[in-house]
Amino acid sequence: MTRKRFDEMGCSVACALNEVGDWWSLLVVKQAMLGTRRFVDFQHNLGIAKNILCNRLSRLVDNGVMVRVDVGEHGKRYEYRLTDKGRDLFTVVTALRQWSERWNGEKDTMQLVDRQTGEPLAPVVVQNQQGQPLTVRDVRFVDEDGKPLEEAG
Amino acid sequence: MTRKRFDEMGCSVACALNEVGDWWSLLVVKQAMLGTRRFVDFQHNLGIAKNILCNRLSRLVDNGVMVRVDVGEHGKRYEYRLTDKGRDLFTVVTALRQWSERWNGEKDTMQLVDRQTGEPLAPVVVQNQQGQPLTVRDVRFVDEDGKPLEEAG
DNA sequence: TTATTTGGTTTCGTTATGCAACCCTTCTGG
DNA sequence: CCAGAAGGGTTGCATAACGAAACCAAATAA
Repeated sequence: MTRKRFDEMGCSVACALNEVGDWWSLLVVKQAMLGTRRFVDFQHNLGIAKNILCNRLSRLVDNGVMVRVDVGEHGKRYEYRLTDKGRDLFTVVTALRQWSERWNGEKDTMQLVDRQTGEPLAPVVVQNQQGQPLTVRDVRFVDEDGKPLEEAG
Repeated sequence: MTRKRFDEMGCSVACALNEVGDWWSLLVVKQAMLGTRRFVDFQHNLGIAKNILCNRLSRLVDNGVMVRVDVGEHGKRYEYRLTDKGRDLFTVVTALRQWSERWNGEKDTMQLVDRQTGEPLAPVVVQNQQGQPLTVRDVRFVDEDGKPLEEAG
Protein backbone atom coordinates (compact mmCIF):
# COMPACT_ATOMS: atom_id res chain seq x y z
CA MET A 1 0.00 0.00 0.00
CA THR A 2 1.95 2.92 -1.30
CA ARG A 3 1.43 6.56 -0.58
CA LYS A 4 -1.21 8.17 -2.69
CA ARG A 5 0.22 9.38 -5.96
CA PHE A 6 -0.41 13.02 -6.65
CA ASP A 7 0.94 13.21 -10.16
CA GLU A 8 -2.07 11.69 -11.82
CA MET A 9 -4.87 13.56 -10.17
CA GLY A 10 -5.18 15.98 -13.08
CA CYS A 11 -4.09 18.85 -10.87
CA SER A 12 -0.95 20.91 -11.27
CA VAL A 13 -0.78 21.70 -7.59
CA ALA A 14 -0.95 18.02 -6.75
CA CYS A 15 1.73 17.34 -9.30
CA ALA A 16 4.00 19.93 -7.71
CA LEU A 17 3.36 18.54 -4.25
CA ASN A 18 4.28 15.11 -5.53
CA GLU A 19 7.79 16.45 -6.10
CA VAL A 20 8.33 18.80 -3.19
CA GLY A 21 5.31 18.22 -0.97
CA ASP A 22 6.94 16.34 1.87
CA TRP A 23 8.21 17.85 5.10
CA TRP A 24 11.83 18.19 4.06
CA SER A 25 12.18 18.85 0.34
CA LEU A 26 11.38 22.55 0.34
CA LEU A 27 13.65 23.07 3.35
CA VAL A 28 16.49 21.46 1.47
CA VAL A 29 15.76 23.72 -1.50
CA LYS A 30 15.63 26.77 0.76
CA GLN A 31 18.94 25.79 2.32
CA ALA A 32 20.45 25.42 -1.13
CA MET A 33 19.25 28.94 -1.91
CA LEU A 34 21.25 30.13 1.09
CA GLY A 35 24.35 28.71 -0.53
CA THR A 36 24.64 25.27 1.05
CA ARG A 37 25.96 22.69 -1.37
CA ARG A 38 27.58 19.85 0.51
CA PHE A 39 25.94 16.85 2.09
CA VAL A 40 27.32 17.40 5.55
CA ASP A 41 26.38 21.07 5.51
CA PHE A 42 22.77 20.29 4.66
CA GLN A 43 22.85 17.77 7.45
CA HIS A 44 24.17 20.16 10.06
CA ASN A 45 22.22 23.22 9.00
CA LEU A 46 18.91 21.40 8.84
CA GLY A 47 19.41 18.80 11.57
CA ILE A 48 18.11 16.10 9.26
CA ALA A 49 18.91 12.40 9.52
CA LYS A 50 21.43 11.19 6.98
CA ASN A 51 19.23 8.55 5.41
CA ILE A 52 16.37 10.99 4.97
CA LEU A 53 18.67 13.64 3.52
CA CYS A 54 20.10 11.04 1.17
CA ASN A 55 16.64 10.07 0.06
CA ARG A 56 15.51 13.68 -0.43
CA LEU A 57 18.57 14.73 -2.38
CA SER A 58 18.21 11.71 -4.65
CA ARG A 59 14.61 12.51 -5.28
CA LEU A 60 15.29 16.18 -5.95
CA VAL A 61 17.97 15.14 -8.41
CA ASP A 62 15.62 12.63 -10.06
CA ASN A 63 13.01 15.34 -10.43
CA GLY A 64 15.46 17.79 -11.95
CA VAL A 65 15.33 20.22 -9.05
CA MET A 66 18.99 19.73 -8.14
CA VAL A 67 22.08 18.22 -9.72
CA ARG A 68 24.87 16.25 -8.13
CA VAL A 69 28.28 17.47 -9.22
CA ASP A 70 31.41 15.49 -8.55
CA VAL A 71 34.10 17.81 -7.20
CA GLY A 72 37.31 15.89 -6.69
CA GLU A 73 38.67 16.94 -3.34
CA HIS A 74 38.80 15.18 0.00
CA GLY A 75 37.12 11.80 0.22
CA LYS A 76 34.13 11.28 -1.96
CA ARG A 77 33.08 14.82 -2.54
CA TYR A 78 30.01 16.01 -4.31
CA GLU A 79 28.07 19.19 -4.48
CA TYR A 80 24.35 19.44 -4.75
CA ARG A 81 23.28 22.51 -6.70
CA LEU A 82 19.95 23.92 -7.73
CA THR A 83 18.96 23.68 -11.37
CA ASP A 84 16.95 26.40 -13.10
CA LYS A 85 13.86 24.45 -12.13
CA GLY A 86 15.02 24.44 -8.54
CA ARG A 87 15.89 28.13 -8.49
CA ASP A 88 12.43 28.82 -9.88
CA LEU A 89 11.02 27.59 -6.57
CA PHE A 90 12.27 30.87 -5.10
CA THR A 91 8.79 32.32 -5.53
CA VAL A 92 7.18 29.45 -3.65
CA VAL A 93 9.71 29.51 -0.83
CA THR A 94 9.49 33.28 -0.49
CA ALA A 95 5.68 33.25 -0.51
CA LEU A 96 5.75 30.60 2.18
CA ARG A 97 8.24 32.56 4.28
CA GLN A 98 6.24 35.76 4.02
CA TRP A 99 3.01 33.97 4.83
CA SER A 100 4.54 32.51 7.94
CA GLU A 101 5.95 35.86 9.03
CA ARG A 102 2.62 37.59 8.48
CA TRP A 103 0.59 35.10 10.47
CA ASN A 104 3.00 33.54 12.93
CA GLY A 105 5.38 36.40 13.48
CA GLU A 106 9.07 36.57 12.71
CA LYS A 107 10.71 33.27 13.56
CA ASP A 108 13.78 34.06 11.63
CA THR A 109 16.64 36.36 12.40
CA MET A 110 17.46 36.16 8.73
CA GLN A 111 16.09 38.64 6.23
CA LEU A 112 16.08 38.82 2.47
CA VAL A 113 17.06 42.10 0.87
CA ASP A 114 17.53 43.33 -2.67
CA ARG A 115 21.21 42.93 -3.45
CA GLN A 116 21.22 46.26 -5.30
CA THR A 117 19.32 48.54 -2.95
CA GLY A 118 19.64 46.65 0.34
CA GLU A 119 15.93 47.11 0.88
CA PRO A 120 13.64 44.30 2.00
CA LEU A 121 11.57 42.55 -0.64
CA ALA A 122 8.04 43.48 -1.55
CA PRO A 123 5.33 41.01 -0.55
CA VAL A 124 4.76 38.32 -3.17
CA VAL A 125 1.30 38.75 -4.65
CA VAL A 126 -0.83 37.29 -7.40
CA GLN A 127 -1.42 39.86 -10.11
CA ASN A 128 -3.41 40.20 -13.30
CA GLN A 129 -1.83 41.15 -16.61
CA GLN A 130 -2.03 44.84 -15.68
CA GLY A 131 -0.10 44.27 -12.48
CA GLN A 132 -3.02 44.75 -10.14
CA PRO A 133 -3.04 42.47 -7.08
CA LEU A 134 -5.68 39.74 -6.97
CA THR A 135 -7.02 37.77 -4.04
CA VAL A 136 -8.65 34.39 -4.35
CA ARG A 137 -12.00 36.17 -4.54
CA ASP A 138 -10.91 38.14 -7.58
CA VAL A 139 -10.34 35.08 -9.72
CA ARG A 140 -12.56 32.54 -11.38
CA PHE A 141 -11.79 28.91 -12.07
CA VAL A 142 -12.70 27.94 -15.60
CA ASP A 143 -12.30 24.78 -17.68
CA GLU A 144 -10.52 24.57 -21.01
CA ASP A 145 -13.51 26.10 -22.81
CA GLY A 146 -13.61 29.05 -20.45
CA LYS A 147 -16.78 27.89 -18.72
CA PRO A 148 -16.86 28.51 -14.99
CA LEU A 149 -16.44 25.51 -12.73
CA GLU A 150 -18.92 24.79 -9.99
CA GLU A 151 -16.74 22.50 -7.95
CA ALA A 152 -18.47 22.75 -4.64
CA GLY A 153 -20.57 19.61 -5.05
CA MET B 1 10.02 9.16 18.29
CA THR B 2 7.89 11.89 16.85
CA ARG B 3 8.34 13.65 13.58
CA LYS B 4 10.90 16.40 13.62
CA ARG B 5 9.35 19.66 14.73
CA PHE B 6 9.82 22.46 12.32
CA ASP B 7 8.39 25.29 14.34
CA GLU B 8 11.43 25.77 16.52
CA MET B 9 14.18 25.74 13.98
CA GLY B 10 14.36 29.52 13.89
CA CYS B 11 13.21 29.53 10.31
CA SER B 12 9.98 31.00 8.99
CA VAL B 13 9.84 28.60 6.08
CA ALA B 14 10.18 25.66 8.44
CA CYS B 15 7.47 27.15 10.61
CA ALA B 16 5.13 27.41 7.64
CA LEU B 17 5.90 23.85 6.58
CA ASN B 18 5.08 22.71 10.07
CA GLU B 19 1.51 23.83 9.45
CA VAL B 20 0.93 23.00 5.80
CA GLY B 21 3.99 21.01 4.80
CA ASP B 22 2.54 17.54 4.59
CA TRP B 23 1.28 15.84 1.45
CA TRP B 24 -2.37 16.74 1.84
CA SER B 25 -2.84 20.05 3.62
CA LEU B 26 -2.19 22.39 0.72
CA LEU B 27 -4.41 20.28 -1.50
CA VAL B 28 -7.23 20.65 0.98
CA VAL B 29 -6.65 24.40 1.03
CA LYS B 30 -6.57 24.52 -2.76
CA GLN B 31 -9.82 22.57 -2.91
CA ALA B 32 -11.38 25.00 -0.45
CA MET B 33 -10.34 27.83 -2.74
CA LEU B 34 -12.32 26.14 -5.51
CA GLY B 35 -15.40 26.41 -3.35
CA THR B 36 -15.53 23.03 -1.62
CA ARG B 37 -16.82 23.27 1.93
CA ARG B 38 -18.31 19.99 2.99
CA PHE B 39 -16.52 16.94 4.35
CA VAL B 40 -17.86 14.52 1.75
CA ASP B 41 -17.04 16.87 -1.10
CA PHE B 42 -13.43 17.18 0.00
CA GLN B 43 -13.35 13.44 0.26
CA HIS B 44 -14.71 12.82 -3.23
CA ASN B 45 -12.89 15.63 -5.01
CA LEU B 46 -9.52 14.75 -3.51
CA GLY B 47 -9.87 10.99 -3.17
CA ILE B 48 -8.51 11.18 0.36
CA ALA B 49 -9.16 8.66 3.11
CA LYS B 50 -11.70 9.80 5.67
CA ASN B 51 -9.44 9.49 8.69
CA ILE B 52 -6.68 11.45 6.98
CA LEU B 53 -9.10 14.13 5.86
CA CYS B 54 -10.47 14.31 9.37
CA ASN B 55 -6.98 14.70 10.76
CA ARG B 56 -5.99 17.37 8.21
CA LEU B 57 -9.13 19.43 8.66
CA SER B 58 -8.70 19.35 12.43
CA ARG B 59 -5.15 20.47 12.12
CA LEU B 60 -5.97 23.24 9.67
CA VAL B 61 -8.66 24.42 12.08
CA ASP B 62 -6.25 24.24 15.01
CA ASN B 63 -3.76 26.32 13.08
CA GLY B 64 -6.32 28.94 12.14
CA VAL B 65 -6.23 28.17 8.44
CA MET B 66 -9.85 27.01 8.34
CA VAL B 67 -12.92 27.20 10.55
CA ARG B 68 -15.62 24.64 11.13
CA VAL B 69 -19.08 26.15 10.89
CA ASP B 70 -22.17 24.30 12.07
CA VAL B 71 -24.87 24.63 9.45
CA GLY B 72 -28.04 23.01 10.72
CA GLU B 73 -29.40 21.02 7.81
CA HIS B 74 -29.52 17.31 7.15
CA GLY B 75 -27.69 15.05 9.54
CA LYS B 76 -24.75 16.51 11.35
CA ARG B 77 -23.75 19.12 8.87
CA TYR B 78 -20.72 21.34 9.01
CA GLU B 79 -18.87 23.50 6.61
CA TYR B 80 -15.14 23.99 6.55
CA ARG B 81 -14.23 27.45 5.33
CA LEU B 82 -10.97 29.26 4.81
CA THR B 83 -10.02 32.00 7.23
CA ASP B 84 -8.16 35.12 6.15
CA LYS B 85 -4.98 33.26 7.02
CA GLY B 86 -6.08 30.40 4.81
CA ARG B 87 -7.09 32.62 1.92
CA ASP B 88 -3.68 34.27 2.18
CA LEU B 89 -2.16 30.97 1.06
CA PHE B 90 -3.49 31.81 -2.41
CA THR B 91 -0.09 33.17 -3.33
CA VAL B 92 1.66 29.98 -2.28
CA VAL B 93 -0.81 27.70 -4.04
CA THR B 94 -0.73 29.79 -7.19
CA ALA B 95 3.06 29.92 -7.24
CA LEU B 96 3.16 26.16 -6.83
CA ARG B 97 0.63 25.64 -9.62
CA GLN B 98 2.49 27.90 -12.00
CA TRP B 99 5.81 26.29 -11.17
CA SER B 100 4.39 22.88 -11.93
CA GLU B 101 2.87 24.03 -15.20
CA ARG B 102 6.11 25.68 -16.27
CA TRP B 103 8.28 22.65 -15.60
CA ASN B 104 5.99 19.66 -15.84
CA GLY B 105 3.51 20.89 -18.40
CA GLU B 106 -0.20 21.47 -17.97
CA LYS B 107 -1.68 18.71 -15.87
CA ASP B 108 -4.83 20.60 -15.24
CA THR B 109 -7.76 21.29 -17.47
CA MET B 110 -8.64 24.03 -15.01
CA GLN B 111 -7.43 27.57 -15.44
CA LEU B 112 -7.48 30.64 -13.27
CA VAL B 113 -8.63 33.90 -14.80
CA ASP B 114 -9.21 37.41 -13.56
CA ARG B 115 -12.88 37.64 -12.67
CA GLN B 116 -13.06 41.14 -14.14
CA THR B 117 -11.23 40.80 -17.41
CA GLY B 118 -11.41 37.03 -17.98
CA GLU B 119 -7.69 37.06 -18.75
CA PRO B 120 -5.27 34.52 -17.30
CA LEU B 121 -3.19 35.58 -14.34
CA ALA B 122 0.30 36.99 -14.56
CA PRO B 123 3.12 34.78 -13.29
CA VAL B 124 3.75 35.18 -9.57
CA VAL B 125 7.16 36.76 -9.06
CA VAL B 126 9.29 38.08 -6.24
CA GLN B 127 9.72 41.84 -6.56
CA ASN B 128 11.64 44.61 -4.91
CA GLN B 129 9.97 47.73 -3.57
CA GLN B 130 10.04 49.29 -7.02
CA GLY B 131 8.18 46.37 -8.53
CA GLN B 132 11.13 44.94 -10.40
CA PRO B 133 11.31 41.15 -10.53
CA LEU B 134 14.05 39.47 -8.52
CA THR B 135 15.52 36.01 -8.82
CA VAL B 136 17.27 34.22 -6.01
CA ARG B 137 20.54 35.61 -7.34
CA ASP B 138 19.32 39.16 -6.99
CA VAL B 139 18.84 38.91 -3.25
CA ARG B 140 21.11 38.73 -0.26
CA PHE B 141 20.48 36.98 3.01
CA VAL B 142 21.35 39.18 5.95
CA ASP B 143 21.05 38.84 9.70
CA GLU B 144 19.24 41.26 11.97
CA ASP B 145 22.12 43.71 11.83
CA GLY B 146 22.16 43.72 8.07
CA LYS B 147 25.37 41.75 7.85
CA PRO B 148 25.50 39.21 5.04
CA LEU B 149 25.24 35.56 6.00
CA GLU B 150 27.77 33.05 4.81
CA GLU B 151 25.73 29.94 5.39
CA ALA B 152 27.48 27.61 3.05
CA GLY B 153 29.71 26.01 5.66
C1' DT C 1 50.06 3.36 7.99
C1' DT C 2 46.59 5.09 10.60
C1' DA C 3 43.06 8.46 11.14
C1' DT C 4 39.70 11.41 9.34
C1' DT C 5 36.37 13.28 6.30
C1' DT C 6 32.58 12.56 3.21
C1' DG C 7 28.69 10.40 1.53
C1' DG C 8 26.07 6.52 2.10
C1' DT C 9 23.52 2.02 3.59
C1' DT C 10 21.56 -0.91 7.30
C1' DT C 11 18.91 -1.89 11.31
C1' DC C 12 15.30 -1.17 14.16
C1' DG C 13 11.66 1.12 16.48
C1' DT C 14 7.99 4.78 15.93
C1' DT C 15 4.79 7.37 13.28
C1' DA C 16 1.93 8.36 9.23
C1' DT C 17 -0.98 6.76 5.55
C1' DG C 18 -4.53 3.98 3.10
C1' DC C 19 -8.38 1.06 3.15
C1' DA C 20 -12.31 -0.92 4.92
C1' DA C 21 -15.58 -1.54 8.42
C1' DC C 22 -18.23 0.27 11.93
C1' DC C 23 -20.77 4.09 14.74
C1' DC C 24 -23.96 7.88 15.84
C1' DT C 25 -27.07 11.48 14.64
C1' DT C 26 -30.34 13.67 11.68
C1' DC C 27 -33.32 13.68 7.83
C1' DT C 28 -36.60 11.32 4.29
C1' DG C 29 -39.95 8.01 2.43
C1' DG C 30 -43.55 5.10 3.37
C1' DC D 1 -43.35 4.86 13.69
C1' DC D 2 -39.76 2.36 11.17
C1' DA D 3 -36.25 1.54 7.55
C1' DG D 4 -32.93 3.48 5.09
C1' DA D 5 -29.77 6.97 3.58
C1' DA D 6 -26.54 10.72 4.23
C1' DG D 7 -23.12 13.43 6.86
C1' DG D 8 -19.24 13.18 9.73
C1' DG D 9 -16.47 10.55 12.22
C1' DT D 10 -13.72 6.62 14.77
C1' DT D 11 -11.37 2.08 14.90
C1' DG D 12 -8.37 -1.73 13.30
C1' DC D 13 -5.12 -3.46 10.57
C1' DA D 14 -1.35 -3.56 7.03
C1' DT D 15 2.17 -1.05 4.74
C1' DA D 16 5.14 2.90 3.97
C1' DA D 17 7.81 6.80 5.69
C1' DC D 18 10.70 8.70 9.28
C1' DG D 19 14.41 9.24 12.97
C1' DA D 20 18.50 7.83 15.49
C1' DA D 21 22.43 5.44 15.61
C1' DA D 22 25.59 2.04 13.91
C1' DC D 23 28.18 0.49 10.27
C1' DC D 24 30.80 0.96 5.51
C1' DA D 25 33.82 2.28 1.81
C1' DA D 26 36.68 5.58 -0.93
C1' DA D 27 40.02 8.99 -0.72
C1' DT D 28 42.80 12.11 1.40
C1' DA D 29 45.62 14.00 5.33
C1' DA D 30 48.98 13.24 8.94
